[in-house]
Amino acid sequence: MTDTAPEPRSRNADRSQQAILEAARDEFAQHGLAGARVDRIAERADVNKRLIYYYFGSKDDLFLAVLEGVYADIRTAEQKLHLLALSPPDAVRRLTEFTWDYYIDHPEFITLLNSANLHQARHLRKSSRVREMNSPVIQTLGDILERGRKDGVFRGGVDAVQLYISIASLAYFYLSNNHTLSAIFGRDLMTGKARAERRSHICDVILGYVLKD
Amino acid sequence: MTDTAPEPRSRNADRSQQAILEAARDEFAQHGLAGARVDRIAERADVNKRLIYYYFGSKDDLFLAVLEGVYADIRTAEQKLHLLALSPPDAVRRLTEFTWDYYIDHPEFITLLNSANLHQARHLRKSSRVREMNSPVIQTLGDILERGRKDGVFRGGVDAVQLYISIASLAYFYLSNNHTLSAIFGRDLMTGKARAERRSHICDVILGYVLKD
Amino acid sequence: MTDTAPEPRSRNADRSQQAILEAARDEFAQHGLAGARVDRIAERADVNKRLIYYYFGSKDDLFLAVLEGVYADIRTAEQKLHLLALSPPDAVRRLTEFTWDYYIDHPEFITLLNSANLHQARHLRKSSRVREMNSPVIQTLGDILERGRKDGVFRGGVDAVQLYISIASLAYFYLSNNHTLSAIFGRDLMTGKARAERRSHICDVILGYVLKD
Amino acid sequence: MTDTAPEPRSRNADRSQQAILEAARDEFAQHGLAGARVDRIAERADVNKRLIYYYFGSKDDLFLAVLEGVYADIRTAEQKLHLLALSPPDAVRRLTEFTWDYYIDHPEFITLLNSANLHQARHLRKSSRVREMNSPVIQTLGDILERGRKDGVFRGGVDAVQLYISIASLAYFYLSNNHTLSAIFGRDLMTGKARAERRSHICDVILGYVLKD
DNA sequence: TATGAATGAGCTTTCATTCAT
DNA sequence: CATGAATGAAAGCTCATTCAT
Repeated sequence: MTDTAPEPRSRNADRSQQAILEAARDEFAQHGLAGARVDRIAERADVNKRLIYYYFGSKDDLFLAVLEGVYADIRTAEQKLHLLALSPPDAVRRLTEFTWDYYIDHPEFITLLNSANLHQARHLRKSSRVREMNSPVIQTLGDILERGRKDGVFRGGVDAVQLYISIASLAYFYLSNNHTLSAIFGRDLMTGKARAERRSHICDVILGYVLKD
Repeated sequence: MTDTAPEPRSRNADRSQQAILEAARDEFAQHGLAGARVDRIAERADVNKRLIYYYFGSKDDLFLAVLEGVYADIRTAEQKLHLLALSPPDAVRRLTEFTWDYYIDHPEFITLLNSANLHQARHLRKSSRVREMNSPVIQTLGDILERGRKDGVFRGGVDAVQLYISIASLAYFYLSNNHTLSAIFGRDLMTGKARAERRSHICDVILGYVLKD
Repeated sequence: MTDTAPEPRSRNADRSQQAILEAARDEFAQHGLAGARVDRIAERADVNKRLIYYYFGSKDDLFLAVLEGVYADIRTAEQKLHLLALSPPDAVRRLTEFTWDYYIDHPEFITLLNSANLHQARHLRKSSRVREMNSPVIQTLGDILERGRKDGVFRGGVDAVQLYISIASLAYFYLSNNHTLSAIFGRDLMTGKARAERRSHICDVILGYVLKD
Repeated sequence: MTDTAPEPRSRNADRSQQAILEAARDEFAQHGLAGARVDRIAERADVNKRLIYYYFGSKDDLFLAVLEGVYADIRTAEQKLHLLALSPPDAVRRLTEFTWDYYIDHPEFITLLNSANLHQARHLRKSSRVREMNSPVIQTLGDILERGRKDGVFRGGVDAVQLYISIASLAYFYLSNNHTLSAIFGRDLMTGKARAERRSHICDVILGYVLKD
C-alpha cells in the first residue's frame, strides 16, 4: 500500500543530504581533503553548516561518504558494459575506451582518489561498503582473457588484476598529471585532438599487449 | 693544496637552506600542500620557523622550490642512463625499469607531483627553471624508436611523448593508488613479490606494444 | 503589556557587535590602526577573537565600522544644536563652543581621525555611508553667515566650509597636539584653567573674524 | 693645516647615519610609528638593518632622533624670519604665511607630530634637546603683540602662546585632516586654488582677530 | 529539521632585535 | 664600520566544530 508513499518529512532531508554530498564532492575534488573548507561546502550546498555535522558527523566522515558515492557510481557504470556479449578483443577494447571516457566525464573521480591515497586510504579501510563493492569487472575480465586465450587470439599468462590496473593507469595518469605534463612538454594535452590521440594510443598499447602476435 | 678551501661564510646558510628543503619535501610529500605544516617543517629541519620565510618567502614558494628540486633530481638520474649505447629493445626496457625503480626509491616524488597537479601546476607554470628542464629523454626515446623501426624490430607510428607518458603511467598509477587498489582488491600490492610482478608486467606491456609481431 | 518584548534571537548578537565596536573604538583611539591589537579588542569586549572576524571580516573593516560610528555620533549631536533659532553671532559662538566641548568629551574622536588621515582616508573613501553623512551643518552655517551679513553684523565673503574648518582647527589642534605643545611650552595645557582660557580664546578668534568692525 | 682635514673613517659613518635618519623620517611620516618597518627603513637608506641598531639603539630611539631633527629644522627656519624688522601687522601676517608654507613644504612634519602625540609625546619628554629648543618665536611674538597694542593697531589681552597655537592650528588641521575633509565635503582641498584660498583665509582670520576694529 | 552565534586551537606570516663574524 | 644569519614573541587570521534554541 504505502510502497510508493512519499515521506514528506524526509523529502527536504534527502534533498539536503544529496546537496551536501554533491557540494562536498566538488569541493574535495577541487581542493583535496585538507584544502577543502566546510564553510564552502555549506555555501555550495546552500545549507547551514551545522547541518553537515548533523548528517555526516565530521569532515572526514563526509569525505568517506563522498568516496563511497563515486565508487558506487563507477561500479554501476561498469555493470552496464555487458562485456561478455562481445568478442574478447572487442571486450578489452570496450573496457579500455570506457575507462578513458569515464575519467574524462568524471574528472572529480581522479582528484578524489588522489586525496584518498594521500591519506593512505585510511578512509576506505574503514568502509566495509567499498570493500564489498570489490569490482566484479575483474571476474569478467578474467573470463574474457581466458576465452581469448582458448580462442588463440590472446597471449597466455595475463593477470586480470594487472591488466585492469594497467588499463586504468594509462588513462588516469595522463589526466591526473596533465598539468605538469603539459607544462613540461610545452604542449596542451587536453585539446580535442590530443585527447583523441591518447584514447587511440591507449587501445593500441593494451591490445598490442594482449593480442597474440 | 687549497682543495679544502676555507668554508665560505655562507656555509651554514647553505646547510640551513638544504635542511629546510629536505624537511619540506618530506612534509609536503606526506601531507600535501594544504596539509603540510610550516611548524613541522621547521621542526624537521631543526631551524627556526622564521628562517623558512627568510629564505623562501612563503609556503607556496617553498613548495615550488621543492618541486624544482625533485624535477632536477629525476632529470639528472635519467641523464645517466646512456640509453643510446643499448639496442632499441634493451633501451626501452631499461627506461621502463628505471622509471619503476626510481618511483620505488623516491615515493615522495609521486605525492609531490599529485599535489602540484591538484593545484593545476600553477607553481610549475611560474617556474622557468622547470620548463627549461624539459625532459631531454624524449629526444633520445624518439631516436631509439626510429632506429628500432629501421631495424625492423619496432612497429612504426609510435609517438615518443605518448610512449614516455605510458611508461610513466604504468608505474606511477600503481604506486600512487596502491592504497585504494589494495583496499579494493583485498590484497597487498606492495609486497616484494607483488612489486616484482608489476615490474615485469609493465615491461611486458610496453615491449608487447612497441615490438613488431 | 508587551513592553518588555521577548528578547529577539539576535539580542546577544547585537550586544556582542556593540561590545566589539566600543572596545575597538577605544583600542584604535589609544594605539592607532597599526598599533591596535585584535587580541586586546577581544579582551576589552570580552568576546572570542574569532567573533570579531565573524562579524567584521578584518581589522581594517572593523576600523571602518568604528569610523562610521563616531561620524554618525557627531552628526547626530550637531543636529541637536538648533542653530537657526539663535541670532547669527550667538549661533556662531554656540557652534564654536559645541565643537570644543564635543572634542573634550570625545577625545577618541581626535585620534581616530588622525589614524584615518594617516592612511589617507582610504577607509572612508570606501564608505558610502560616511560620504552620505556629509555634514548638513555646512548648509546651516552658510545660512547663518548670510543672515548675519544682511543684518550688518557679519563681514561678507566668508566661506562656510572655510569657517567650519577653522572652528574645528582651533579646537582640534590644541587637543590633538597637546602633548607636544605642553612639552615644548613647558606648561600643562590641560588643566581646567588652561582649557577654559582656550575655549574663550577660540570664540574670540572666530567672532573677531566674522563680526564686522 | 689639518683644520679642514677630512676624517675618512667617519665619512661613511656620517653618511650612513644621515641616510638612516632621512629614510626613517619618511617611513615614520608615511606609516606612523607602529606602522613603520625597520626593514623598509634599512632598504630606503640602503644600509644593513643591523646598522640602524648600531647607531640608534632601537626603533623608538630612532623615532626620537627623527623628531629632534624635524624640530630643529623648523626652529632654524623660524629664526630666519626676522619678524622684529617688520611692523606688527606685517610680522603677524608673515608668521602666519610662513607657518602655512612650511607645513606645505614639509608634509612629513605633520604626520610625525601626530605620531608623537598619539604616543603622548613620551618620546619628546625623554628629550632634553627638544625641551631646550623651546620656541624663541614665542618671545618675539609677545614683543610684537605688545608693540602693536602700544601702537593702537592691535587689541589688548592677547596671549602669545594662544595666538601661536591658533596660527599653527588653522594651517595644520587643514593639511593633517585634508583626506577626511575632502571625503566629507566631496571636494579636493589640495588643488592649487583651494590651497591659495585657505592661505588667504587663515591670514584674514588671524588678522581679523588681532587688529583693533 | 534547521540555524545563527560562538569558540579553542592552531595556522601562516611578521617584526624588532640579536648573534657571530 | 659593516653584515648575513638567525630568533622569540606575537601578530592577523582561519578552521573544524559545538552551543543554544
